[in-house]
Amino acid sequence: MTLLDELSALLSAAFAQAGTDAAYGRVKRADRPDLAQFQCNGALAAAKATKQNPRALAGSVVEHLDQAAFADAAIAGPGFINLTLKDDWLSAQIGARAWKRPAPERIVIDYGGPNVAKPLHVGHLRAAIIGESLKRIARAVGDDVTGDAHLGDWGLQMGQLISELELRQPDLIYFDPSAEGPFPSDPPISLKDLEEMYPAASAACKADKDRADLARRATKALQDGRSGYRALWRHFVDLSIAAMKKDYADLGVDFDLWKGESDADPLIPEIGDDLTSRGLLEHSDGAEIIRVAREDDKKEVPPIIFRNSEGAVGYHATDIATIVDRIRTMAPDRMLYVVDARQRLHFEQVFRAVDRAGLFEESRLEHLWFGTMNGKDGKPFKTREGGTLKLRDFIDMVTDKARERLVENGLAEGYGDEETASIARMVGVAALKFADLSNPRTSDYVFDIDRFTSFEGKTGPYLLYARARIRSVLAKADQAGAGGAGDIVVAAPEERDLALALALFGDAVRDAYDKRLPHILCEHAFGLAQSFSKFYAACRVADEADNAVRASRIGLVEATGEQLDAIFDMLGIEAPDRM
RNA sequence: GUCCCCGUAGCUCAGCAGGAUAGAGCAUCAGAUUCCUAAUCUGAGGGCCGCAGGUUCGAAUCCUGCCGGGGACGCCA
Repeated sequence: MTLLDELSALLSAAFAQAGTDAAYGRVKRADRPDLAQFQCNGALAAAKATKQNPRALAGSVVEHLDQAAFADAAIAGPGFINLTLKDDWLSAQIGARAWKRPAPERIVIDYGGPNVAKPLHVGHLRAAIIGESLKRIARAVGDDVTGDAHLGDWGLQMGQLISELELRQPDLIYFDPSAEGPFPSDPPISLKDLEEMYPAASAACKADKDRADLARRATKALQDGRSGYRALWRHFVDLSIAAMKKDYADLGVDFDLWKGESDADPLIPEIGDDLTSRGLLEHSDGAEIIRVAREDDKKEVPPIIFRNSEGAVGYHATDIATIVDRIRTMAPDRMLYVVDARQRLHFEQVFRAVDRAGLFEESRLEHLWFGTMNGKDGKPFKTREGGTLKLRDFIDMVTDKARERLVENGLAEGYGDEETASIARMVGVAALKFADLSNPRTSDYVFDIDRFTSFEGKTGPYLLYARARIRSVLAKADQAGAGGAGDIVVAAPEERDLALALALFGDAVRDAYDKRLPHILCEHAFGLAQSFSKFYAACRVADEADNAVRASRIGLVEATGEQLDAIFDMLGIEAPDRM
């Protein structure tokens, strides 16, 4: 149970005894910290519903309230109940509030979606960062979570690429219709070649209808199993995965599965048959479609193209087949998709289709969409030249900036080149990830490199710095033979504020988990770090003379360090021990 | 055209299961370091919460309309 849950339960009991619905007992942080730590507004709503005087009702609630936890419970204004905890009761909450899910679930989270042959770029950043964090939060609260990269390896872009290569190098053995496999597994195509061919092919198909038809036929041939095409495709996929793994690793993003659209392809024929037998698959303009519109739709929801007029499948069909694959291989309770907001209609369609087909309940499929990361001009982030910025270059950019800042501030000096480089990377990536995660998932936000690398205020580096100081002061205490942590006894206001922040950890985690919003955890982390900084500025720790006070403060510092570590883990942020 | 998201301090953003004096960071101004990392801390100024109605004892929050920005809308993903 979280702290707010426990306080709410106490208030609810009092509301029930006062003769009203216990649901009015919900407690939240006080809007007026000058007056109290917590407040309950339930008396106002309850009085309205039961036509009573709100202040009188609040008075009755307070009379029935179990006072064990409270130093003060006062009625204020029109009927607010202001609550302040006893210091010893508050202190006892620290460390006892790691919230766990009562009934853990098995979850698959899909947060990659990078395309084969296309380098990772800033457009993949948010899915990776948010998805990684949601995965870790879910794990931390007890869910059994599998993260899947779900590569874009089976759609039209593969046909575009293969047809492009065929036009350029028709003499390659892979294109000889009379040749029989097996084909050599090392086509003379490098990752660099792929990255150059992809945009060229895409542009050519856009400009020329005949060229586009060629790509569609190549897609169909690939999907039908033409072995020369398959050999090339395998090579393209392997090259791409190797490059992607490196980029994701540098970001601290780690997938359990590297499956792709193609892995679900073998299931398509039987799914098609099943849909047909259920009467869900219809023919329309030469394509096979599934209608998913509903009577009460406010908007027009177009049907899914299960197979196009060429007979090839696109990402609607592979997404459906992937759901079936996941059901069979993992039997999950829930599937989450961390994919940008523009895909909302797509997932609406897919979820409706699998629900209609009786495959998986729509309510257990969640599209956790996110907004775009924009440049200072308010438009999607681009390089100064207007091109797409590669993820690799982006990481290098923030790392370089972090290194500059370290030098400016005289930090990480004399640590040796290797450690300095490692600190710069962690600081840069932390700045980047915290900037992204501290914005609500659903908002667009402006990524201003100068602002977020300034390292002041609500930033990743501020958090890393707080943690480094915690490490440092604990080390100092240890060296001085200050003894270990003792019972936490809150006395100074800064100690009380820190204790309060620590005790609200469980609520922050639960809230972030329930709403799938990591920024709630970021807010908590920043508030905790701020409370720590204030405490640190006001209270001596390692060299405090009073033994009991010193032991108590060491306990507070240790608890703060442990909680920050837990938060960094859930956010997917790696922290250096010193900086 | 229809639908979706958004509009809060000079800037970037929280808050939106209705409630007290609307918060944070940055920027600006004024302070703090014989002492555990000053990337820190203390204080100040700064707001018709896009506009107009409605519901309510009470609206940044709920409803309607309008204005402005972004996005989606059958064979791309």
